Formats: sequence, C-alpha cells, structure tokens
Amino acid sequence: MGIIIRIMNDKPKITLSEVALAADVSPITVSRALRNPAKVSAEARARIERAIHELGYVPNPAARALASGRTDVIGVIIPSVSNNVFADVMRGIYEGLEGSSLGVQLGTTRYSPLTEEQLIRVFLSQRPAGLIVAGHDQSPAARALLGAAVCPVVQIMEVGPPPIDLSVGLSHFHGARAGVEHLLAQGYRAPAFLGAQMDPRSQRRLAGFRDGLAAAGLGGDPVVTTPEPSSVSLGCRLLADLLARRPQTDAVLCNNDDLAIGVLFEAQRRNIRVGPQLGICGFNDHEMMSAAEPALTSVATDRLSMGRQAVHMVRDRLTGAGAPRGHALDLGFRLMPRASTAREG
Amino acid sequence: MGIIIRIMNDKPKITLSEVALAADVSPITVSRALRNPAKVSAEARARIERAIHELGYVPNPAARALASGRTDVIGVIIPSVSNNVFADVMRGIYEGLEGSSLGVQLGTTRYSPLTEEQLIRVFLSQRPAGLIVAGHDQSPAARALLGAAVCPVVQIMEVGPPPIDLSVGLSHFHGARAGVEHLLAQGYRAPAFLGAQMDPRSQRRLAGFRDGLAAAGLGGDPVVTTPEPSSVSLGCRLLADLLARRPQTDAVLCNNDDLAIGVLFEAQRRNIRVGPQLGICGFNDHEMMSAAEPALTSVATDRLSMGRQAVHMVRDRLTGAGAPRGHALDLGFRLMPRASTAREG
DNA sequence: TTGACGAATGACAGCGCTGTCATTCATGCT
DNA sequence: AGCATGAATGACAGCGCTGTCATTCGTCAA
Repeated sequence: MGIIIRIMNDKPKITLSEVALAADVSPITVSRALRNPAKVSAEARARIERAIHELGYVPNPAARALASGRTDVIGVIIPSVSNNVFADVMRGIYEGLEGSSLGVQLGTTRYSPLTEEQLIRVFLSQRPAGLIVAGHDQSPAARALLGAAVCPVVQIMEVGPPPIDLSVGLSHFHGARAGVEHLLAQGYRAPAFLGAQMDPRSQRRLAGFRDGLAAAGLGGDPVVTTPEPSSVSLGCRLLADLLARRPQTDAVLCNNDDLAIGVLFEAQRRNIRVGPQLGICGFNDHEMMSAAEPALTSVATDRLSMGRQAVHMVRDRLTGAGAPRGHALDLGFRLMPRASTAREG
Repeated sequence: MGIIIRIMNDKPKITLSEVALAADVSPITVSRALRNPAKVSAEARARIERAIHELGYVPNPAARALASGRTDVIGVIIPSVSNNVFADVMRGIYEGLEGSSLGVQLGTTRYSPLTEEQLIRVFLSQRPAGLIVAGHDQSPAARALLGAAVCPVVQIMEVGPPPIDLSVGLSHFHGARAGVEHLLAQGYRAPAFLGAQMDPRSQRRLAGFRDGLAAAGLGGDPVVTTPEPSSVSLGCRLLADLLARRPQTDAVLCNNDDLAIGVLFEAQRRNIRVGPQLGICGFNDHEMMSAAEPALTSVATDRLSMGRQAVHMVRDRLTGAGAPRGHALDLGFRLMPRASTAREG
C-alpha cells in the first residue's frame, strides 16, 4: 500500500531547489525572489520567474510555515456560520483578502466561551498572520491569550471598551436607541422589542431600546425574546405572541431584518395596516427591506465593510503601516426611515 | 528586531518530544498515540494524554503536513461567497466538519474557468484531505487535474454526467420542469421565467422551464434574465420588465426565492392578486417562503445536506469506508405548493 | 591606490513531525 | 523446548523551506 501511494503521488512535484537548479541560482535566492523580490537582482529574478513558470512550481505552505514559524492564514473566530450577519461579515472578509496571498481559517464557538478560548489557543499556536474575533465578551483567559498574541488581533462587530489590539464595529446600543427614538418621534406611543438569538449584540440592542423608552418616560417592559435562531417565520410567531400579550402595541423594533419581514407578513395576514396601525423597524437594513411593500424602516449597518476593514487592519499591520494598538474604528449606523414607520400614508 | 521577535515568541511552545519526555516514551509513540491510538498500549496512552494536558501541547499542523505529505484540510472551490445558495452550502460543509479535526480552505472562482483551474492546481499541490468543487462544468484541464488527484473529489450542486470521482446534488433541469408543470397543472396559461446571475445551474433551470413549456405545446419564449446577482429588488424590477413586455403573463417561475419575494412585493404594489391573478413559484424553498403572505410555492432543495454530505463523502473515504469512484448522490427536490399558485383562493 | 561599505548571493542547520524499518518481548503452537 | 507470530516501541532520516551568518564583488571617498 505504501508503494501504491508512493507511485500515485509521483506526479512532478517541483521543489524550490529544482527551480533554483533551472534558474542557475541557489535555493535561497529563489526563496528570496518569492518573499522579497527587491533583494534579488533583476536578471536573477527574471530567470527565476521563467523557471517557476516553466516548471509549474507551487510553493509548499507547510514547509514555509514550519521553517519560518509563521503562516499566511488569518484566523477568524465567530459564534456560528448559520447567522446571516456573520455570513455577510465573512463575505466582507473574503473580499478583503483579494489580491493577497492570505487565507482564512474559520472557527465557530457556538456561543460557548470555553470553545472560544480553546479555538484561540489552537489558532494562536499556529502563528497566524492575524486573528479576527467576534465581539468583546471574551473570557479573561481568552483576553489574556489575545493580549499576549504576537499577531494583530481585530475584534469585530462592536465598539465599546478599549480593544485588546484593534477593533471595528458599531454601537448596537445606540443603533437600537436611534430606532426607538425614531418610532417615538413618528408618534408611536407603545413600541415593543422583538428579539431572537439573544447574543451579546442583541442584548445591547435590547438595552438601547429600554434606554430609549425610559428616556421618553415610557414604562412597562414590552419585550418578547427567544434564544431560538432568528428567522422570518419566527418573526411571525413573535408578533402573534406580542399582540396576544400586549394588544395596545403600535410599533415594533425588531432585533434584525428577518424578524421584521416576518412581522410584516404576519401583519398583512391579520389585515393590520403597516405604518398607520403598526410601525415596524428592523436592524441591519438588508437589501430586501427597501424592496418590501410597504418598504421597511431599518437601522442600516455595514457588515461587508466590517469584514473588509478587519482584514485590511491585519494586512496593514503586515506591511508595517498598520494602526497602533488600541485603535477602534466605529463604522456607525444609519437610520433608514421608510413607509413602515409612517403613521399617515 | 530578530531578537525582539524571538523574545516575544518565547512563550512555552511545547513540542511533541517534550511531551514524550514527560510521558517517558519516545516521540514516535506520542505521534502514534495522536494519530492511531489503537497502536499504543493503554498505559502509555494514559501517560501521554496526561502529559499533553498538563503541558498544554498543541500539535503543529505545518510540521505534520510537511512530514506526512498530507493535510487535514478540505479544499472548497465555489464561484462566489456572495451567493445565498453557496452560503447555505458552506454552512452545511461546516456542519459536516464537526467532530473531525478537518479544516476547510475556501477558494472562489468568480465564475472564471481559468481561476478555477489555477485554484485546483494550487489546492491539489497542498495534498488536501479532499476537494469539493461546485458544478460539473470544469475546463478539460481542470477535469484532468481532478481526475488524477490522489484525494477524494466531490462535485456538488448538480447531478448529471458521471462524476469525476464523487458527486452530490440535484437536477436543476427537472426541478424547474416540476415547477412549470405545477404552474400549468394549476391552470396558468402563460407562465414566464425570471432569472438572475445566470450560472450553469440557472441555465439548466431555464432549460427545464423551456422543456416544460414545449411539452405543453406552449410557444414563445417568455423569459427575462440578467447576469446581475440576484436580489429581492431585482425581482421587483424583473417583474416590471416582464409585465411591460408581456402583459398576458399569468405566472412566473423564478430562478430563486429572492426573485420570487421581489415579485411578490412588486405584485402587491401593483394590486395584483398573487395566486388568482399571478402565480409565483420560487426555487430552493428558503424558510421565508412559507412565512410569506400569501405563502409562496417553491421547489425545495436541500443545500445544507448537500454540504454536509459532500464532507461526509470525504470523511468516509478517509476512514476507508467510502463510496467507490463514480458514485453520485441525487438529493432530489420537492415541489412545495402553496397559496401563491392557487388560482382560486 | 586603498580601505570601507553595501548589494547580491550562498552555506548551513534546523523548524516539528512522521514513514520506514528494526527491535523487543510475551504468547501460543507443535 | 523451540519456533513463529504479532503487539508495542524505538532509531533514523528527511519532508521543503527559511533565518542566520558568511562570503564575494563592485563602487566610492579619502
């Protein structure tokens, strides 16, 4: 069996030394031509490039990593891939990678701090080019690990306390507060909050909602949440719950757009006039919000740039020109008022 | 600078030999205990495990890869991460990975066959544990590379010609054909097709639509497509286009659910009664289709299992129990008739 | 002219692990 | 008792590349 495998593996696997031989230089020069072309004379470089092309040489990243003690991989640690928000962020991350030779290694914590800590430990042990982690609620041990990391560490999703190293995100608290303030400004008197998958970001949005209510002197705690993952049909159900419990509700701030769409459908089903009778405000401003009928108000966030910027923070550090430790980029949010929160219409 | 880095890197980086020392065995035995515990006596294994735990040893995958000529990484090659369908598939892939020590390396072709070929070449050169590629329209050179690969290769998304090695997917042609047949069976006389981002799968869905029309003796070519990426708002626009060009249209088969939702909203905006006046059928059956008002008919596909199954095909091969070369798994599809294609309602 | 200097290149060793083959030792059979 | 057998373990070398330091050579100021 060893023999069979050996034979099958015997396709022309070109090594650096073979390229060196063909280009009539030493292996180390080829290595340099690849890593740091400026340190190699133009003639040598030309010969090397030709040899690489002719032989179809592809570098072996494992050997590179072993010899140099570094990898060209950015570790990304998020709670879950089944969350639309993180899907958008991942998209941004992959976009940010374009034009670099970097790769990403993805780990999911499933909302467990212990798993997160283990992932951080494992990722760091592989000396990644950088680490991107979601949120800033890491366990003390995890924070210590990240603080001692020799690579750039970017905390994404939120702005808040000073970052361990770098961060890019937005204030979910203020985003939600802007949403509820908008509802109140539009004249709604009894707004409620609908939330699913109550991760730390959602919790802070809820806090922003409560803060906005309190600031307006409104009492009660008109909140319906569930730990279930968010979905459109869940939005339908949550609205049903809410109206059963608190019929006087005249507006809802949804933890995200999926729920808002669900609320819209459920309202249509019940012949509730969205806008005049029931205000709806989502969160994130997914593309479909503006296409809906009526168009749905939402708090726009830029998940795509979040991912992109995080990667670029790492890339900039790699080229030496990066932002200093402690730099936090606030991407902000933008309230997009639409027909779903217009009381006359 | 070398010194500084050296110092910073000097956190207790435990190697296999140190574990071996602590467990009073040779390094090779530790290696075996990790890779193939059955080959190590229970006592030795216990000591080794304790040492690993106490020292906090984390294996170095680069060294492992270099020494063994294999990696624990599955390469995944898809056209784009910005496509909802692939997002679902990726989710399935990550789910399929759970409980294994496998990782994934993702590459995107941006629908370029040349890029795809290069990616395949680069990925294969790293001796991945397996390769998952989207579709079966690879260039001849790419097919040759895949055919000669020493690792399992899974083509996902579609069933069709015999796979290079393994495949899991469904027939987009027949799925779309089932959709149009349903529309015709419901009594719609002038169905049209709306498509965006016309990748090979979309093309085959369109072919299925045309085939279904032809089989019913219906002529014309009521098709509106665009190469733009799909979105809800695009669905709105495409319906507007379609109605302008072909006012007699009484039903639409949408290339995917986003478009169908857009069509629904646009119809609502124009006070067209969805179902009686205009039938709508989507593709994929995203969760929101059943929550919509009216609920939307769709051709259900299981993107999640597709990803999961693909990974498991690789994993099974790794344990020796895998399906033989040529095995193709047809996940099928399921028409989900709902209110949006009920002519009386 | 001479020495100093920097650019270009090379020799060497080793990163941490595993494949291969060799060795040891207890077991069961004739 | 003697031998083959297989389980458990170990020695050795090397995977492909890069960090470090050394060497060569041409250039320029004194």
